[in-house]
Order: sequence, then structure tokens, then C-alpha cells
Amino acid sequence: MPLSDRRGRILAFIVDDYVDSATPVGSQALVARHALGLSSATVRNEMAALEDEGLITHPHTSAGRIPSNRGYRYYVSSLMEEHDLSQQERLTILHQFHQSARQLEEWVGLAVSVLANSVHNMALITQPRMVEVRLKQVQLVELSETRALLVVVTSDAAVHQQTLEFPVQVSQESLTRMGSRLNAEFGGKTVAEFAAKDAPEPLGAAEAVVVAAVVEMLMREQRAAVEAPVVEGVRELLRQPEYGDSDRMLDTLEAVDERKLREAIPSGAVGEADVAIIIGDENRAGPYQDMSFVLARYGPPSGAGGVLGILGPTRMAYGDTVAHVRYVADVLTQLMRNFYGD
Amino acid sequence: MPLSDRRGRILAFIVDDYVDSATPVGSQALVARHALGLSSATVRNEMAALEDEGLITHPHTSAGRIPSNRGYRYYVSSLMEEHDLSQQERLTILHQFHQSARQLEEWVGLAVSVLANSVHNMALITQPRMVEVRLKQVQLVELSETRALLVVVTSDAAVHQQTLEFPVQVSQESLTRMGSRLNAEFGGKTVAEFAAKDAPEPLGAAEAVVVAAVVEMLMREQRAAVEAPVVEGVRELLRQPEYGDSDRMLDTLEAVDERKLREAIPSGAVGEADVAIIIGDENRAGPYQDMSFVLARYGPPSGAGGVLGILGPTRMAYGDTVAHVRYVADVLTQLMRNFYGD
DNA sequence: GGTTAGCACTCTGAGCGGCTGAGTGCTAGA
DNA sequence: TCTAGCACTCAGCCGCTCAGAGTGCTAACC
Repeated sequence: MPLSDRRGRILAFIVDDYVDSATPVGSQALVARHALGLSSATVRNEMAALEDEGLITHPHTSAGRIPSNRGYRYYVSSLMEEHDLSQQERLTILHQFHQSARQLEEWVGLAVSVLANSVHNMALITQPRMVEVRLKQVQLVELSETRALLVVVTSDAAVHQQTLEFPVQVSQESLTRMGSRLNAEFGGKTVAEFAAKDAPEPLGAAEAVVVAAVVEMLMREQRAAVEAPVVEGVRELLRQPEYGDSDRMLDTLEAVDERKLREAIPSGAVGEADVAIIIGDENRAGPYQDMSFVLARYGPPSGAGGVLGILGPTRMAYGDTVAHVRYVADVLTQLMRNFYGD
Repeated sequence: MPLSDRRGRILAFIVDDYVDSATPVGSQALVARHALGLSSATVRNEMAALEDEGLITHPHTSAGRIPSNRGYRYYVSSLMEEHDLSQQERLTILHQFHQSARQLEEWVGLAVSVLANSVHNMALITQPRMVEVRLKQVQLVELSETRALLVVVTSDAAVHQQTLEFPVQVSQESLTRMGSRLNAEFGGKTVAEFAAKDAPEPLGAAEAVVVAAVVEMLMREQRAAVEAPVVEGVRELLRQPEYGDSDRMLDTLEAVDERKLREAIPSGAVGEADVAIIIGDENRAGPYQDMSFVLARYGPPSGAGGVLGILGPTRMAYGDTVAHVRYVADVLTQLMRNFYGD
């Protein structure tokens, strides 16, 4: 059930102050900072009630209060005032984008680094993927008599490459011919259509190798979250007082390893529309119990897209973080839309 | 001038013990561990002499001795016994290579991670580069009416891509035609030859855009050390007692950032033949004053190659590290030689 | 009944002193 | 030239005390 207005305001102040100072906030400190027309004794009573509800705790008897995970959740869902970025902040971010080149890959790297710098936490982004990946073009380059480099371009403008070993000798001419034939036959198809299609004429040995490799590539690209996310600002994260102890720091460093994160990003929670906030143990994965994700989808709704956001301690300025994540996701989406002409 | 035999042996023991224990080694501890037929008092006298020579110091009056940078240098140059890896160690390493796929890019990543794991320090590797990069093949894929994706394959099997914006409308057919013409004309050429070549027939506007982009790509690939090195095992490094303090840890984390390292790897010190050891302040770059690099070149002498090695605290098992770096570099070189048929 | 002043109680963290153990440098004798 | 002995040093640990911040409870007040 919802909290009374006053109690809610007190919880919000506790969260705000704690986010700010990283030290437990006591009743006297609270009334001193926020002129809320109440004595510290009254605030203490309210705090005791909030503690009964499980929204705050204290680390030991004579310490101030800190929000529990449930407290953050309540704050985020019911108390937090969403605000947009100021004109100034927007311009700063846009400026960084416009200064840089117009390559998709660079945008991704730029977005994640802009995000990390503006909220002083670790930012992450997954590479953009099409919902349905289609084959755009195949190219084969001879490396030796029985070996060639296969380059595949997919509809999300990703380029994949692989070395192929042929059971027979091949020349650049035969490879070029094979490439043209495959392009004509399979260009624009998805993996599913690929598999469904019967070979109209029996494939040669070399061709079979190529087709198998292309299918494998498309499937890998299709599979969700195969690529490890790009991570930026780990040091911003580790500078937070939560990780002042070097053991904690090492553990956290392990948790934010790209390969670990690949499996653990709760991208299922990210809807089309808005920013998802996953607080502490809402994410089942072990090492993130005292951290929160703030994630958004980016990319045009029907096109290539991915997830970007922030990973930080649960003690995080959620309002500000949400605004930044949303804005950067929007900017990136807009860039991609212009790029793809979607 | 060289040390007396006995004094050298004592220095070597000090280095060995200190590398092992990370605590200053005292005279009594030394005689207890190494049965060298001398009393601790005699060892103390020798230690005082070694300190006069600037090869060891002590952090405070009543502490044992630790090697200075000059001490490590003397050890490495004159005292250290080089040993090869055991059969067992070699097999473990080879096994990891043979288990993995046979892509050049994967080898690079594998080498650096094998290295980091076997010496428990941070390993780094620069991407292989040809001494002379040649254009292998160009491909153009239409993205929209005035935009195309340019894919360039260079002689070191690297694939580069870039989006191009044309001042005129283009179709996939015209792009394909343009690609074939460029391949015929410029395939196999280096940048230098590229620039020297007069245009045999005046270039169209679209063609000029492509040529400019290709030249730019080749130059970037040609330029030394453009790509940031791949780094692995930062956590192994930070686990060393040197970085037990969280501030030190953050500083070090900053120092081993790939972009910082790109500028700072003392690759000039790496000769063709053997493993280079750069101790502490022998590297002028600031943040590495109390760290050492152990580096080797990899790749067939005339072909694509790079630098790989270890970055760790000056307190490092140099003998073992050198053996590992050398072996992994050899394995990688051999793999590349087989791959390129060189 | 909600609010507040007052008070006893609790707990952390900083500061201080003493002690121990490992180590040194020096001197004198073998 | 080596070694035994001795006085001296210093970091690190332990235990102690104390101040400060905070709590919960009770009784009085509006």
C-alpha cells in the first residue's frame, strides 16, 4: 500500500541524502538539511515506521538509516520526479556526437563513453542487431590455393569474416563467380529462408563449404546477445566509496568483465518504450546483488537495435541517470534512423 | 664493474626471495633459507656493500632489503639463469591453442590470455601489422541512393569498412562495376604506389570519393601502432600485493587502459631476435615507473607482426616471465607462418 | 492523538601508548 | 676475514579511552 504523503517525502529525502553523501542519514541531519517543519523526534518515529515496512535499515544501532532495495524500488516507482536534461546538458552531449565521424561503430563507442562520463558510473552498450538479419552480400578473396577469406555483409551493416579451407583447389576467378552466384541466389534472405530453400542445382564441394559458413555466421549474428557488450567508465564506478576496499574492488572488476556481463545483462526487462531500472536482487545473477542497472533500448523500432545503459551501485542518482540514459538512447536512435533512412 | 661471485649470489637470493614473498628480506631469513655457509653478520656486511652500490635499499631502518631498479637490471643482465619451459608447460600452452579455431584474430586474443594466465600478470598484444600493407580487394555495397558501405581487405587479412556518402546517385550495378575497375587497377599496390600512380583516365566524382577513402584506410593501417593493444589479466596484475591499496589500484587501472598503453608501450626496445626487458624508470612514461615490461616481437620476420608481452610490477619473476613470453611468441609466429605459407 | 523535549544508552572510529619481533650497524674477538 | 654479541630502531598489532552521532523511550504539550 502507498505511504502517507509525509512518510513518502521523508523516504525520498533519505534516498536523496544517502545517494549524495554515501553515509547513513540520521534524523537530525535530515531536519537540518531539509527544513520540513518537523522535529527530529517525529522524523525518528516515521523512520521507525519506514523500517517496519522494510524500506530502510540501519547498519548498526547507533547509525543513521540507509534505503533498502525495496526502498529504492518504492522511490523509483512512486517518489522520484522524472526530469529531462537541461538544454546545456543536451548540447554538451550532442556536441560530442557531432564532433565525431559518422560510422555506426564509432557511434556505439561514443554513446557508451559519453554516458559513462556524464553520470560518473560504468556504462555499457550491446552491439546493434537486426531483429531479422538478412544476407546482404558475400565476397570471397583468395588467400592460397585451398584457402580463402569469406567476407559477409549483413543487413545491419555488420561485416563478418572467416577463413575457409576448401577440399579442392580454387582460384580468385572461381571464387568471384561463386560469390556472384550466391549473391544472386541468397541475397536479401534470412537464415530461416536460407534453410527452407532447396538447392536448385546440386552444390559443388567448395560451394557447400561457403554456404555452411554463411549460414553459421548468420545464425551467430541472429542469436541474441552473442557479442560481448562494450563497457566504459569502469574506473568511474570503482571510484565510488562502495568499492573503497580493494577486495570489493577486485570482485567488482570481475563482475563487470565484458564476458561476464554478456550473460548477465537483464535485457529481458528492457521494453520498447522506456527506461528499465533493475535494482539489486531484482536481477537474479549473483555478483550484481548490490548494484543496479538502468537500461534502454536504442535503434529504430523495426531496425537494428541494442541495449545501452548504466551499471552502478544501488546507491545511484536514479532520476538523473534515467534522464541521461534516455537522452543518449534517443540521440543514438535518431542517428541510426537518419543513417538507415528508416 | 661486476660484483664478486659471492656478492652476486647474495643479490640473486635477495631478488628471488623478494619476488617470492613481496616482503623485504633480512640477513637472517636469507641464511635460513639458502644454506650459503655464511653467518647473518657476514651477509649483513655484504648487504651494506650492495646498498652502497645502489643495487638494493631498505624502506626503513629496521627492515630487510629490497632490490632497486638498478638491482633488478643487474640481476636480469648478469645473474638470472634463463631457462626454457618444461615439457609440461609447453604442452599446456599448445593445448590451448590447438583447441581453438584457426582465425588470426582469435589467435591474438588467445595468445594474450594464455600468457596472462600462465604468468599471473597482465599480458598485452598489439594487432599484427604488415611492414608494407597492400590492397587486396575492394567491395562496395549500396546502402541508399547516395550512400554505400566500402569494404577493403588488405594483405594482412584485415577487413576495414566505412560508409561513404556520394555527391551523385549510385546503384549497386555501378558500384560493382566501380569495384571491379579499382580492383584491377590498384589490387596488390601499397599506398606509396597508389599515390605515385597517375590516373590513367579521369576519375568520376563517385570514384574519387572511393579512392580517397581507400587511401585513407591504407594509411591508417600502415601507420605504426594505431590500434590499441589487446589487454588481458588486469585482475591478475591488481591482485599483486603492490596494489593492495585501493588508490594505487585505481591509478594502475588508469595506467593499463588500452588507450594509454597504445602510446606508452616501449616497442622501440623490442628487437627482432629476443625478449626485451624494460625495468621501472627505464621507460620514460610516467605511470610505469614502478612496473616492468617484458616484450617480444611475434610474426614471421618479413610478414605481419606485432609485439606481445607482460606488464607487471618490477617485483616480477623475470626468468619465468621471459621464458613464457618467448615461447608464446614463438608459437604464435609458427601459427602465422603456417597460415600465410611464408 | 500527534508532536516534541529530554534523557539514557549504543556503537563506530579516531587517537594514543605499549609491546613484540624482525631487522640493522657496530665492535671486539677468533 | 668471519662471526658472536649487543644496543638500537621501527612497523604493526593490541587494547584502551573518548568523542560524536544516532537511536528508542517516556513524559509533557498543544
